[in-house]
Amino acid sequence: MVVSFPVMFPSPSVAMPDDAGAQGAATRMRDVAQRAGVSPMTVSRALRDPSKVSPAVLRLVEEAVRAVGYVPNRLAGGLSSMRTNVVGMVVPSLDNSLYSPTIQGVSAVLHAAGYQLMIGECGHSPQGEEALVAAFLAQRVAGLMLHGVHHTEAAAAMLRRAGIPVVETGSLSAKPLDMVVSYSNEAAAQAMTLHLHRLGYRRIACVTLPSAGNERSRDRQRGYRAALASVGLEADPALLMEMPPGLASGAEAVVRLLQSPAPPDAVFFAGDVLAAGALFECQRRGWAVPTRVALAAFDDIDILRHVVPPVSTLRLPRAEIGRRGAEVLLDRIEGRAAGTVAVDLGFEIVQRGST
Amino acid sequence: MVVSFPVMFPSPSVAMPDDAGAQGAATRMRDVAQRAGVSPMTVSRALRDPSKVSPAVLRLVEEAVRAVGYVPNRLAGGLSSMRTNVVGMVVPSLDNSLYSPTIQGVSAVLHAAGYQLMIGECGHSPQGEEALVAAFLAQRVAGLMLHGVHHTEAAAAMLRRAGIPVVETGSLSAKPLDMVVSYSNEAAAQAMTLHLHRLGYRRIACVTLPSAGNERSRDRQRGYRAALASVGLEADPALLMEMPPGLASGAEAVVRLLQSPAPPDAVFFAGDVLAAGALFECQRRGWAVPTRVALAAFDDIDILRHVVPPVSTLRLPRAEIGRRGAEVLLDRIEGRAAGTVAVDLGFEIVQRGST
DNA sequence: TTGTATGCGTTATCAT
DNA sequence: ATGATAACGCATACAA
Repeated sequence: MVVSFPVMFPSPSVAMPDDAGAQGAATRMRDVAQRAGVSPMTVSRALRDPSKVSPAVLRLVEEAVRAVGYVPNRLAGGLSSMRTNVVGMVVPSLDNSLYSPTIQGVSAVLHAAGYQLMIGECGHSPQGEEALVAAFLAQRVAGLMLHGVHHTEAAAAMLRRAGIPVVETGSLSAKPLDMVVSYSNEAAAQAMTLHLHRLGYRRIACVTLPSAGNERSRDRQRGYRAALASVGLEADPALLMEMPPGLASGAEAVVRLLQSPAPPDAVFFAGDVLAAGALFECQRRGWAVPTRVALAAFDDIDILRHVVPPVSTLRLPRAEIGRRGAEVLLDRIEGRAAGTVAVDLGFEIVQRGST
Repeated sequence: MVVSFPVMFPSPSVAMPDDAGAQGAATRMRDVAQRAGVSPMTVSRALRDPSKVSPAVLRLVEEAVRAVGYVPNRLAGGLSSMRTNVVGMVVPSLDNSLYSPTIQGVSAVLHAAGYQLMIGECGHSPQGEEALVAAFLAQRVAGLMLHGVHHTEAAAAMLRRAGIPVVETGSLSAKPLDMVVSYSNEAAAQAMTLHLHRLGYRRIACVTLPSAGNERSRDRQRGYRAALASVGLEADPALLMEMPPGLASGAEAVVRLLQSPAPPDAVFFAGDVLAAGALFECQRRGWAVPTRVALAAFDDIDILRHVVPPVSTLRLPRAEIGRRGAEVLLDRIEGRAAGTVAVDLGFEIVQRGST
């Protein structure tokens, strides 16, 4: 049942008070300079490096800035200095809370260093990424964070020509554009599969997101297969599924697997919130977890710790990837480091009641 | 149990190939013009409004652009034209998935219109917001989206002087800075409380986030109290709690309420994921929902639909707020509309098994 | 420590 | 339809 309370009242157009306040006329450095009785150059110095002007002048300038309500123009500053304090970030999706911790980590580090974050959503498409890269380069961003590791040739060429530092965070890429900060999707999937085997499960299914155009899904499938091979288990194709993201997909997957002729005794959901969806479905159907089927997940999202039973999962350093990524990016932007870097931040297995 | 696989290998510094590719030298409009055999002004026109140049010249320019790998410089363009295609957005938090739909809505609309999104996290602090507003104004953003509705005097003054359009989305503010697109927190809380009363519950508790410095929490408490008053129920202070965000808080709240001398028969969790945390705690303790206690939530987050039993909640137009907010902002930026506007997007009550 | 001249890459404006 | 010229507001490089 849905009860609606839609209300909409575009108010009568009330004009902005064009006369009230000092609206409009943006004050320039010159205005501050005149008021302080110094040259614009002195104002520029006072604002960017107070130690380069005399204390007396500094006070005058600060006062003038406040008096006229001066807000510097970074377009002009950036154009003149050929540097900006803006970093661009491209994420596959913004409605997916999976990327939130990484974005948050990036934002925190940038903010502390006085940089601004420009963000764009490319929808898992290399073409979308290319468009955003072009837009960000047009803004003359000082550096770029990319989640995807599969880029169009044009995007790669633009980035090469631009010569700005780039950090990729989606996975440990074989041939990175520049720098990489991530974890190994393959190693993580392999580790969880082996963990399930160590716990005694022998028919281990794996559900990933669609692998078409998704390197990470393929990496995880590879890790799953490698683990099975290493313990001498045969990889039954019926036990490897691909599903779109979402709780509903997880529910559907577990039903299909358990109602198949040879059901698994454990299911490793290697992506998104599939595992949570599967668990809720098991609750609805009264399928005991982990006795009838064990469930494992791929990401330490909050709910997995709180559901009944709590779900075993991999803990990936999502926020740390954002922080470290931003740090190495800033190191390069500010000339504290040269050359490329690859950082593997590893992962953890969190064993809980679902396995 | 936690099994760690930390691995880190900063690779040996591999210098960027400074000679490879056309690295470094950013091409300017002049280079394109020379190559195409026209003036820079013609290139500018061709790029921004192809209909203003002859088809033959357009082809020449497009070819030259591709040949030299030209990426326009929006710093210069913005400086010259006094306009940018960047919109700033200030959100209280980036790790909280609650704001994701709104951000996503804003991003989608801006992107479709050729605008870029600059985002900043103010941590629920008006001072943090002020700093971000200053930073965004320095970038000469074309418009601004703010979630908070409580601003510092300095921030308000800066915005007034800047004269750019501003949209507030946090709640329907009594005296908005400029434009507002939101829903009524008070009306929503009131509606859900009345809904619980209609279902027959008579001791209705309410748990909100801390109200200190949080207008929205206070609005919701006000709505809860108004509802009780309107049906002649007395507001027992022991039934109104404030808890920090998080699943754990919801769990703690429901335990404290149900173990109190006069426990409620329904609990309305008016914020964050408190309700989900409470439900999981009830599952752990074997407290039947809704017979022992009914649970209601304040936001239609995905898990509430999938848990057992699914949780009744309010459906707030979070994504729509982002989209409509960006639309009215763009209308003003691009001069399609003048004057301020207030839009109440309403809400819905979603009745499910938990009540 | 402070000031002067010049240029950053683009667009507005006016001219042709 | 196209071009010449002059800003836009600031920072670099040098001079005082």
